[in-house]
Amino acid sequence: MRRGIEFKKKARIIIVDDNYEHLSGIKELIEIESDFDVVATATSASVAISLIKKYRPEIVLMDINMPEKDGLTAIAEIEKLDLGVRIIALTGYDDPDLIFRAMKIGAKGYILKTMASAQLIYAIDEVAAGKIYLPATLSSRFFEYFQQSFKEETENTDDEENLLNYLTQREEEVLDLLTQGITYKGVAQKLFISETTVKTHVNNIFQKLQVNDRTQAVLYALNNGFLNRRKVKIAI
Amino acid sequence: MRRGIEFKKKARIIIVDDNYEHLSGIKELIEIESDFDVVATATSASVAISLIKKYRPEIVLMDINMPEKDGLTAIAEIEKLDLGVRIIALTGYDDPDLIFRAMKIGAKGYILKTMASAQLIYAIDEVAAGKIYLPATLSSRFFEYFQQSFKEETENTDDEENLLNYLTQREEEVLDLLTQGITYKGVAQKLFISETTVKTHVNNIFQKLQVNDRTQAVLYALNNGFLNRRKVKIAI
DNA sequence: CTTCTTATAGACCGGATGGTCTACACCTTT
DNA sequence: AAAGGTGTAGACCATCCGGTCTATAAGAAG
Repeated sequence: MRRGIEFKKKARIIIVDDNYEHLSGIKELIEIESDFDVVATATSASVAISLIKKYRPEIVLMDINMPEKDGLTAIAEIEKLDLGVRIIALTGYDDPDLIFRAMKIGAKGYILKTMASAQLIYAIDEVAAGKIYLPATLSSRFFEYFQQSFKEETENTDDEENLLNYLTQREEEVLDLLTQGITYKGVAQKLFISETTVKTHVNNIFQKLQVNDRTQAVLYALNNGFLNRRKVKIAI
Repeated sequence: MRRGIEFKKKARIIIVDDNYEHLSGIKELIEIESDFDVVATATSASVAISLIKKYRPEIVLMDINMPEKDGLTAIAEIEKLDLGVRIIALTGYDDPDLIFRAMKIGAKGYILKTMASAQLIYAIDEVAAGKIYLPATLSSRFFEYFQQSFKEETENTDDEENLLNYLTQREEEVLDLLTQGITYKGVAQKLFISETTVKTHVNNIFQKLQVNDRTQAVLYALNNGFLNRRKVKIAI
């Protein structure tokens, strides 16, 4: 291990893998091929969490496929601790669902065990430098999954017949207020019109949306993309 | 342009950019540096859409920053046509929100105009080969944004105080039916209890959730993860 | 054994909500 | 000029909804 003119502090790493062979293999690799400091290793998620609290490493390499407590749950727990630990997920499979969930809960990188060792070192380097790193192939898989989720969502909403399209602008304003749980009186005041007028609008809305009451109207609106300019949902 | 033993068909490309200088620059670059076939160019989104319908290219390079109809809307429209066109977004800025939205609506790649020309060619290559391509730096930006969205979401839901936790099992059942827009009478029938009992439960629910009516209760439930085992939302 | 919680249920009341009908002013389209 | 759509508004009524109070039975917790 080189010394000397190195000023940037070596990132401390904890490695978690239930398979001891893999674990020591990775440890050796990192110690030989990089300047990172493996401060601890663990073969279970719960032990890992204690070690992380103790050592406060910059980086954690976390195997996802573990018995007992699985890696994803562990990542979520560690993230919730909010210790600034940057977690890189490790698995054998490039299952897009796994990748998606890992990145969703806050993993800063995701690499396959089958990838070249240089790839692993590079990933650690990038993540230690504050970036989020996904190899191009996994990134591609992630995005396919990601886009598919959105596609299914939008197919179910603005496709075919979205009754919301029949609403006039004023009716949309009224519905918007209804989706905030406001009463007739409140809506009347907000829009500077009489309560009766609001009722008229609301009745028209009900007819257009083919519902019987405000709750159903609100649900229809929410399920059919009424506020999707601001909030968008992903089905998972 | 090389010829000869090339058997794979050349991907046909349409380039869209309101700036004519850029447009011809890119066109020339592609014609000289790659084997792709620029079948058409357009300086506006609406013209582009007509051309796409006519030529059915494999790839579209779409500038995002355009007056009149902006690139994102254009991408959404083209995706809705479902012609199998693979769109690569082009901009000057690495705004994560733009990247997120572009990828969300189906862009298969995203590159900056400031990037090296080889990068562009590489991106087209990858996308033409069926992959989704984001340069590492943009990918990193995307994921930061993506994770932040989820973090805010979960912070607002299962964190701190989720009043839903105070509900009894029976109250949850009642609330579940309320979130389907069912009346007292309906709930009573479904649960085989009297209407009065339902009212009692509902009143208790209101108090626990600190709301005044069913609409607000439904909204609270929906916004605080009441059904989030099935659907998860991303704030955008 | 007593207390607390939960689920059940009735009574009563006022106000909110939904249904229907009518009416008028304004605008756009024909 | 006539017709249609939209936003406004009133009247009337039946019902639904929400608030409050009381009460009982079953089970859990102490």
